[in-house]
Amino acid sequence: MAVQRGRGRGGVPNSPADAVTEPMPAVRTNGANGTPGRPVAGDVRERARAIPEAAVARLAVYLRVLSAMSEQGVGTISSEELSVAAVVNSAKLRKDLSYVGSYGTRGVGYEVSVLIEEIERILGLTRNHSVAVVGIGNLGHALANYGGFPSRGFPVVALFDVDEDLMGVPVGGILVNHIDEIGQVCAARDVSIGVIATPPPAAQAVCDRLVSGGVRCILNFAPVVLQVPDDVEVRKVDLAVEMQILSFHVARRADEVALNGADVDGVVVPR
Amino acid sequence: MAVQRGRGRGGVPNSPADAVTEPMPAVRTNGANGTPGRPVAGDVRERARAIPEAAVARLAVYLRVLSAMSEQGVGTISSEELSVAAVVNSAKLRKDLSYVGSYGTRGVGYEVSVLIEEIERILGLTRNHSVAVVGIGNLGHALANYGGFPSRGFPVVALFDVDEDLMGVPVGGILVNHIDEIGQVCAARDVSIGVIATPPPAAQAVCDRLVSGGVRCILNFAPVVLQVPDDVEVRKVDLAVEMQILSFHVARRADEVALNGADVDGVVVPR
DNA sequence: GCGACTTTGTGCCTGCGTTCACAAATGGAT
DNA sequence: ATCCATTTGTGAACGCAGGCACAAAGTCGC
Repeated sequence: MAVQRGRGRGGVPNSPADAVTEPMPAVRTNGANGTPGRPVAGDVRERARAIPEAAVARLAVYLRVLSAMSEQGVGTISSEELSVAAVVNSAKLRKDLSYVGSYGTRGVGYEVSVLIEEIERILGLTRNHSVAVVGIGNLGHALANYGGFPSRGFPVVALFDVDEDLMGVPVGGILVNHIDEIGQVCAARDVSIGVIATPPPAAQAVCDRLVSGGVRCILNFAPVVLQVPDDVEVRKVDLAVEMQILSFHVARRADEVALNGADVDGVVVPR
Repeated sequence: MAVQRGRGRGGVPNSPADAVTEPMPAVRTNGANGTPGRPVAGDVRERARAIPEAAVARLAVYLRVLSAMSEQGVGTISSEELSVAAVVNSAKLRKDLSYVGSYGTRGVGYEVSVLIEEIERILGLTRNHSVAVVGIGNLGHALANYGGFPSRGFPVVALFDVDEDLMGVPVGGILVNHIDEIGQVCAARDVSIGVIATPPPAAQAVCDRLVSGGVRCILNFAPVVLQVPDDVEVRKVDLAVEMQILSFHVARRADEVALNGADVDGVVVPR
């Protein structure tokens, strides 16, 4: 089967994040089917316009901001207001929303409840996604107990570890199974998202088990680069990388100060 | 993922931070921020070597892979080999490394130890960056006890919470202080990176305190969009967003199956 | 010392995402 | 009913990042 081609998923940069240009996350043509090089183009045609990966990430952010707004009783909001709250350019925000559809009213703005509904639909949040957590250490515990998951449509339905002392122990209401059972249990409980919170050396093996158990989406907290088939989506949360990126900025800033003597933002040395 | 980036501009002309002949690059002016009236734009000013944010993130990954290689006794490595291990295009990898400098030998490859050293230098890992963790809940505990930080040059030097029962209690060897003391303690202990692991409602206030305490880099685990001055760098780790991005892909995949496969009703509902 | 081979470093092209700017659409006032 | 003030939605321009392909540079064998 396909080896890890250029499909370097994993959003190294926070999602970077942010202005990260991902190669082919689109919904569109591009044999995104799972079969690597197959030129099946031309059939899937216009469904939802291909949504840039970066836009998807932002939509999730808008959704949170909108939820907060809604709780505060806000019924309508303009792109300008929302963009301020979400810290993005308002044009970008409108374009992002346009991927979802046209639910705004010119001259007025968007109805918060409608926007929430539509974004949830696009993100696939209208259905539940069962989650399995592997590695019940400090982080695993925190994740298993994190109330934000179930309430948001991500019920944790399975936990795994190697520690015999944990077998059968309930954590956050779920019994812990042995990692040898990953494949079987995940298939049985229809897990769609696997979370890896193991020590680095175990991560790849756990990942392989999850994949063979039918899991196609993985959230990886272990500081390792996972090798997966093309049809598996890996997002990674890497503390070390985040810290090092910050470190880079600290260093850069220090150098600037050393050079310019002043640290007034935006002021550049004329040349 | 959206990352709020302060724009740290700054001339940063050539200037060896250490005695070497290598410039300490700045991040490319990436109009990612959303500040409307931003000047810059057509900035053609020759900045030594601007390193794209995405490249910085990848460098951190290479660094980890290289460390692993080094431990296994590998002395030399080609861009091809390294690119496979790090799951990136080899040309991209070489370009990334070129931002660091020219430390490869044509026809041979790179010396692992040299590469490690240089990447660490660029990322500013040659000096220590003191870390403060705010919010000593499940996650905060995990972070405070995470051994990966101190060993990598990120010593945790301060912990904060609101819970009176935690005051003065040692967690991972550090005594917990009250969040009212953030500003003072951070300044005193020269904290350069603040980690926010509080509940959402407290995050912004905590952030403000960190900033007023002189902290200019923040790693935010709270699911909120933080508002900060331009000269503060915020990286965020947002579980909900990550899960929702995965959810989007699950949905997309299901849709594809529904369209291409045998299912007739619009959506294939698992479970 | 010379030639063949290997691998780096990078110029250049391509494509995508961001941003601008404006026409279209809508509500409210007159 | 018409005009004005707003705000959306998007075509087009722009700029950055990714990937290709190759010349430069260095090694190794003879």
